[in-house]
Amino acid sequence: MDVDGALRDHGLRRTPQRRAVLDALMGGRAMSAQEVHEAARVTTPELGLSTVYRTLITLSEAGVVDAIGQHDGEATYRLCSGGHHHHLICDTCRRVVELSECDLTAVQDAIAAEHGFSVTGHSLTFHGVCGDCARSGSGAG
Amino acid sequence: MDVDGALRDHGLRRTPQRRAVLDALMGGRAMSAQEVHEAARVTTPELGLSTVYRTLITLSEAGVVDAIGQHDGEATYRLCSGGHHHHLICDTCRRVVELSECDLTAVQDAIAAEHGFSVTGHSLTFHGVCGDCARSGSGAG
DNA sequence: TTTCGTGCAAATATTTTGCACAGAA
DNA sequence: TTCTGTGCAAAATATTTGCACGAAA
Repeated sequence: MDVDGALRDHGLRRTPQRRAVLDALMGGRAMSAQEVHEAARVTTPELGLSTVYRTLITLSEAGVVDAIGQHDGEATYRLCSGGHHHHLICDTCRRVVELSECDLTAVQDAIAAEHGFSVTGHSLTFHGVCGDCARSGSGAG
Repeated sequence: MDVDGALRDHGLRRTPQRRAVLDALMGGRAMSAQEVHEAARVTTPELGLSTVYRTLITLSEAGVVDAIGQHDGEATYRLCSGGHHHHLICDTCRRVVELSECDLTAVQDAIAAEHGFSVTGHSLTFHGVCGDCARSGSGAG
């Protein structure tokens, strides 16, 4: 999915700042607003931090990015496809793999019945170390 | 598990403040530091907010409480048993049920193999509405 | 032209920390 | 007595917001 298409498809104006934010997230890693800011400033030095925050909020609402988890007290975001999915996160390089298969419906129903809940959703996140990082022994994005 | 026992078993000093924090969490709901502070102040008015933060950190490290999720930008905590478990959260009254059964080992192995990760752990959280809240139609903790 | 997006700086809100004193072991 | 825990207030940090200007449609 290209950056411009993502923006246009959601009725968002295409500005250099938004392109820069999306470009930074294109690497597929989970990034905090501050990290996005740093990364995007390489190509767009005049980008303001508040614009990054605002853009991330806008993109979250549009479903273009997901807010997944926290890293050192900072919320982290990632480019995501639309539907229901889970995440597999490399704790070393913070790469995130989307898992689209989801076999938890049965489990969810069983739990709902057992505890008298009406379960509306679930979130499942796997943590580990990706092959690249395992091989290189350190963070090799 | 009683409050004093929990503290003693982890080699923590038993102070009125810590008892008050644990008492507040005894309800089994997920609470933010500020909510714990408010609740605990009913019985321990001189309790300081920073003490609550420090106590929650101490208790987290001791494994007495879990930091689970965020509510309105505030981290929430809950009394938890020691081992690996998942959570079933009522979005209305924020009651949390611990789920000890965990059938994800096979899924985890399959995912690890498929994506070349070495998976070290996972977290699974179900959200929904508990029976009490469903019946009363509103938050009836 | 009209509307939306942005930069800057100030404002908010949560969480952390320094220090002197009180309380638990 | 000794060492840890606490209260208070100030500090640090992340995030949000107001406002005037600039750029996209």
